[in-house]
Amino acid sequence: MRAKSSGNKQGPGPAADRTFIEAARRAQIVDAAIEVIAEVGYAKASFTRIARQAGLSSTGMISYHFAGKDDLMREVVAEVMRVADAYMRPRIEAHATAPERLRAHIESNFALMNEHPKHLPAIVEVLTGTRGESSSAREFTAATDTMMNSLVEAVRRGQEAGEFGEFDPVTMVYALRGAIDALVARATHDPDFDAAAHGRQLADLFDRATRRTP
Amino acid sequence: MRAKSSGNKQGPGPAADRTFIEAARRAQIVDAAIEVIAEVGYAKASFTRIARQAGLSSTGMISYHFAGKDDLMREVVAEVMRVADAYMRPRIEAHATAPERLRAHIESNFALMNEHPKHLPAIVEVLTGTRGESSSAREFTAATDTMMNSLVEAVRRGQEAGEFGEFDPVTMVYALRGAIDALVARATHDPDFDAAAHGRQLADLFDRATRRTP
DNA sequence: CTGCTTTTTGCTCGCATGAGCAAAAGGTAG
DNA sequence: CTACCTTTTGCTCATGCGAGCAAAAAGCAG
Repeated sequence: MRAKSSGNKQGPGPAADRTFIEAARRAQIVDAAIEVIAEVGYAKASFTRIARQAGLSSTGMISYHFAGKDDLMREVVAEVMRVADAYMRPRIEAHATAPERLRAHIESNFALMNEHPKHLPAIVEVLTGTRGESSSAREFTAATDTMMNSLVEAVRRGQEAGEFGEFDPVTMVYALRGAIDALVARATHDPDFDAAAHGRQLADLFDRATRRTP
Repeated sequence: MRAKSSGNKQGPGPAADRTFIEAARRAQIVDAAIEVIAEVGYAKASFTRIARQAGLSSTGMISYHFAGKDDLMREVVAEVMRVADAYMRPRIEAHATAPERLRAHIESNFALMNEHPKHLPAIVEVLTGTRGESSSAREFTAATDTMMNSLVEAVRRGQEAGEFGEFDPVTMVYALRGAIDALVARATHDPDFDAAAHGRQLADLFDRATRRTP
């Protein structure tokens, strides 16, 4: 293993010392990985399949550009998170009240499914498939937790401002997360799944569930 | 391969011609499998781990009593389903109105988690880990679907009887399924998870979400 | 030479198989 | 009933085979 490759290892570092071509390769492989994971699931997403999807001759390429499967998965999660955040955040922050933001969160999540149909299935697969094993998994499990926590906090603030009714924010957020994931899973193997419609339905559902009782 | 063993193959058959010892062994192995799957996830639930959990000296034992991993997983799912049905059905059917039954469905599901903490995590793992591959998976994916469909039908009837408000039953049922699964997942790695409390919270949440708007 | 790519090789792990062994069940003859 | 033999049943162990990951070796371009 060459010295530079060890520079690729461990995501937390800067890792900015990358060639253009190397960055392009990594992006190409990550995209292929997302595709494969979404299609066949995390368990069956082998280097061989990913290489084939990326149009590479063999798995050596992946081993060269990534420190290992962990490194690749970390990149996959980071990429999906990055895209999702870029897409959803402005759409959420465009609204002022907590209920509107909650709705925007849900609907933009489903709208994102139209833009990048493979992203959400892939990340769900990786997160459920790794189970907190493998250094990287612990890392982005923590990332997911903070994301959930911030959502919980947002809901709690909405409650304190009297914009929501009375309920346990933690249960609510987990339920929401699970509901979205379940519909994402359904969308993967149902070709004519109307994401926008289901997004609206789910937003309505959680709107009713969180409304202040008059 | 002995003649009897081929009788073990393929679940759909009667397969009632089993010795006491054989039935006991299968049950023992299935229990161990449930335990292991719930603890380390489907992907890492190898014969080796299951054998160790069951106190067996080697994996050959498992291969002897089951036609393959498929056969074992089928049995795992069947066992969990059987227990869950026996537990939940009477608690649901004890109520008359659709909203009460929906609540009973949710709360009895969480109550079941106290009785058999490993069962629900295990089945979720198997169902998400197999992804419709492997003859058996398709089989109990179908079983799950019919279960979901019957729930959808129950909700639809409740709507027609004016006991629920207006919403898409399919979205609602998937959301509910996902919400339960998400909380099951959380319960697995959170030692002091109050299943009853979360069950009540979730039941409240879906009660508000499905109520007829006055 | 250096950076990048492809080919080749090594190693691990999980599942399945089949031979072989021990014990129980069953059958038969004295 | 008992002693012996045969068949069935339950289990262990060694081995094969395939898949997947990783890294080294070899080829190639700038």
